[in-house]
Parts: sequence; structure tokens; C-alpha cells
Amino acid sequence: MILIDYRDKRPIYEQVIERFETLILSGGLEPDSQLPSVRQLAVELALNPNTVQRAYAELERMGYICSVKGRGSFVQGEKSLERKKREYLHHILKDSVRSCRMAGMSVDDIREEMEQILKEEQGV
Amino acid sequence: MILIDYRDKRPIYEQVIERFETLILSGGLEPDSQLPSVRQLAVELALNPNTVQRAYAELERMGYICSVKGRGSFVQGEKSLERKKREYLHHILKDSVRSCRMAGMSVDDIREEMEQILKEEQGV
Amino acid sequence: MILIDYRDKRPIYEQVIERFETLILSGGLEPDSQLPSVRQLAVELALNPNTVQRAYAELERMGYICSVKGRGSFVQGEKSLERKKREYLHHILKDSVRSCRMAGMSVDDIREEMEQILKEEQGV
Amino acid sequence: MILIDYRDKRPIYEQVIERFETLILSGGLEPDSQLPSVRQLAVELALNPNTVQRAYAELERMGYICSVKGRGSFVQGEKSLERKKREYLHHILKDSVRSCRMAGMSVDDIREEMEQILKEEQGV
DNA sequence: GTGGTCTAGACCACC
DNA sequence: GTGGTCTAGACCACG
Repeated sequence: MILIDYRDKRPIYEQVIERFETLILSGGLEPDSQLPSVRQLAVELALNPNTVQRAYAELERMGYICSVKGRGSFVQGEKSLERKKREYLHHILKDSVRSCRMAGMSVDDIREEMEQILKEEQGV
Repeated sequence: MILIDYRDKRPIYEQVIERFETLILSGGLEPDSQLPSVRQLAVELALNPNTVQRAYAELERMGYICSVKGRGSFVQGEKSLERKKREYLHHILKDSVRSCRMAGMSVDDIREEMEQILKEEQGV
Repeated sequence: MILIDYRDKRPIYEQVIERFETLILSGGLEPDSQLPSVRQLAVELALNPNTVQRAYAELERMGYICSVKGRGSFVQGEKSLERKKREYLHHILKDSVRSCRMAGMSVDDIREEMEQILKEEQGV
Repeated sequence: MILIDYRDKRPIYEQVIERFETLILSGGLEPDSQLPSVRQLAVELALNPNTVQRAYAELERMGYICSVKGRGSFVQGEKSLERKKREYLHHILKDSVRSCRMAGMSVDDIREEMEQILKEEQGV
């Protein structure tokens, strides 16, 4: 379910976060479902519980999950997630456009390049 | 011309790099023009010369500038930059598409969202 | 294992890089094995940790090793190294041929001289 | 006749040296012919006379030319050059073989790779 | 403990 | 004056 890449430059807790983020956004983890406990996941991934704890805390701060003392951690409800998803998509794309604009690209250049990338994506 | 944000989590030298990268790509710094000397920029930004040096070294490795002992540092010629520019544009957009795809978005969702963002951009 | 030659004109960090490069390519350091820590090697070679750090950073950029915060530095896996090895061989030889050509040697002169060198090599 | 590349990382005096080295070895400058005076070359290339002087001094030390106070600088005689040429060719190739060997390549690997490079060279 | 960043200040080669 | 290397010693993030 989750694979840690020790070659990856990013800290481990960040890898855990990103993995859960895409799992949740893509529907691999259903809304309201329960996550493995901190201890259990730490054992499974052979990680320090601190590391898992940190990832869960951050995921809660980001609005993806919700941890309740003594009960466990749960994926947020569907309504919250829908909003999150749209935010995420929009934010990523807007950011890339802003970067390109700051590098002096015209809107048409971006549109053209983007269309080509999306076609490749569909081809594959 | 260049502003260091000490609250930014990224290292200072990386901020310097990014600033010059966009300056060069956007034409704010013309091809073949000379950059401020390492020491001079260090004074201006209140940084250690080593930090500026590191940024310049990286910019050279990335193909944006060219430093020569005893003479100074210069923006690369127009031809090298054109290629760099296209690389940059493509890389940024491809990355954002990959992120969206991993979050479970369809190609059409991305295309639609992107078109809307670009329209806003033109409207402004 | 590693010897620094202070009479060598090349910078120290480059000597460290080259030594590790050949160690890794020749199999003296096995794929996935761990390198000495930055600090430890610095003590062993009586160098500043910064200098070792720089060598390691460059080796990572070159694709020979992989450094992870909090865990250490490791030789790249076998697959990455195989490619690196072929690149290295080709680059070294191509360069020498180019030098000879620019000095006015014919391809046949080079071939003949090379064959003689290789025979000596096998004889020894 | 000589072109200085200000983008080149090597010091200028070294570029001058290398240019003369290949010119002499390739026969572009005949044995016993006279070189331009230090001052004249400095003017032509828009260089500091010190820089040219340094190059000439080094070329003399390397055995390519011979400078006589009050008379000028001259390419060495044919006999000296023939020896130099063979030395150069042999040295360059031997060095590359040594590098490859130290990286763990077999003699046959080197021979094969070399043959391929030489064929490309002839094809072009 | 690990790698990575930064500062301060020195020295070198080159032009 | 320029870029480049090195040391000494500090601090941070990560596990």
C-alpha cells in the first residue's frame, strides 16, 4: 500500500504524506474510512513511530484526515474532500502557469505546450 | 532586484538561483550581459560571498551563466538560452500534469481546468 | 583507502571525487553499500567536513551515490552503475581520440598506436 | 589563426598554449618558422602582454618553441618535433587506457569500444 | 547519529 | 579587480 523509497531525497514523513494524499484524492482510500494506527503503520513500514506521527499530524493540518484521541485516524468526509480535490487541482495548475508567465512565456505558448503534453498523456 | 526571504524554508542560495533563473528567462537580464560580481552581490544582499558563489556555480552548471576566473560572470548567449527556455516550460507543465494525474484527475478534467486558468490570465 | 596529494594542483574535493569514482566503477565499493559519514571521512583525511560534503554532493549529482538526510550516503544500485560505467569508458576514449585528431594524427596512426599499448597491457 | 573563447573555463594563457601546440604538431606552423612577437600577438588578440608572455614561456618549457632574447621566438626544428609528436600521441592514449583499466574495464572491452569510435571517426 | 546550509575570514590563480 | 577553494565553527532538519 505504501512504499518508502530510501533513495528519495525527500524526508520519509513527507513521502508518507504524499502517498496518503494521492491515495485519498484518487479514491484509493474512501471517505470516513479508518487509517492504520500510528504504531501499526510504523511497524509495517519499519519506521520510527515519531515519523508516522508527524505525517499524520501534517495530514490532519492539511485537512485530509482527522485524528481522535483514543479512537484512531479517519479520512475526512466526502464533502470536505471534494472541495480539497478541486483546490488541489487548481492550485497545482495555477502555480505552473504562474511560473511559466514569470519566465516570459505567452498564454498561447503555454496553451500549445499543454495541449501537446495532454495528447501524449492520452496516447500512453 | 533580488529579495531574500528569511522566512522561506528553502536555502538562501536556492532563492538566489531561482530569482536569476526567472530574470534571465524573462529577458530581465540580457544574453551576454555581465552579472554583479560575487563579492558585490554578497554585500548588496548582506550574504556571505560563499553563499553567492554557490548560487553562481549552480547557475553555471544549469547552463544559464558562465563564470570565468579573473573576468567575471556572464549570462549565456541567446542560442543556449532559447533551448533552456523551452526545456523549462515543458518541465514545469509536465510536472504539474503528473501531479494531477497521480491525484486521480482525468486528462479532460485537467484540460478544462487549464483552459479556464488561461482565460483568466488573458482577461487580466 | 584515500590519499590526498597536497602537491596536486587540482582542488582537494576533486581528488576525493575521482578516488570514489574509480573505487565505485572498479567494484572496490559495492552497489548499495554505505559510505563513511561526512564527518568521519573528514576526520580520517584531516579535512574540513565542508570539503568532504562538497565531494559527496558532486558525486550524488554525477549519479554515483545517493545521500539522505539523517541516514547517510550510499553507493547507487547496480543498474544505475552499469550505465555510468559505459558512459565513462566511452567518454574517456572519445576524448583522447579527439585530442590526437586535433594534433594532426590519422585514424590509422591512432589505431596502430592503440593496438600496441593494449598489447603491452595484456603482456603485463 | 588563434581564437580566444572567453566562455571557456580554462585560463586564457592555457588556450593560447593549446592552440599553438596543435598548430605546431599538426604542421600548421612549420619547424624553424618564426612566431609573432609577444607584443604583436597581444595586440592582435587584445590580450595583456603578460598573458602572451606566459604562454610563450610555457611553450618553451614544453619544448615546442625556443625564444631568443632580442631576436624572437621560433618553432623547434623538425627532429625535436617528431619526437614530441610521438610522445604526445602515446601519452594521451596510454593515459586514457590507464583510466579505463582503473575503472575495471578489460583490455578487450577497451579495444572494442575504441574500434567503434575510430569507425565513427572515419565515417564522418 | 546523519546530511545540509550558512557565516567569517583566509588564500590562490588569473587578468 | 575577478572567480574558486579551503578551514573553522555554528545551526538546522531528520530518524
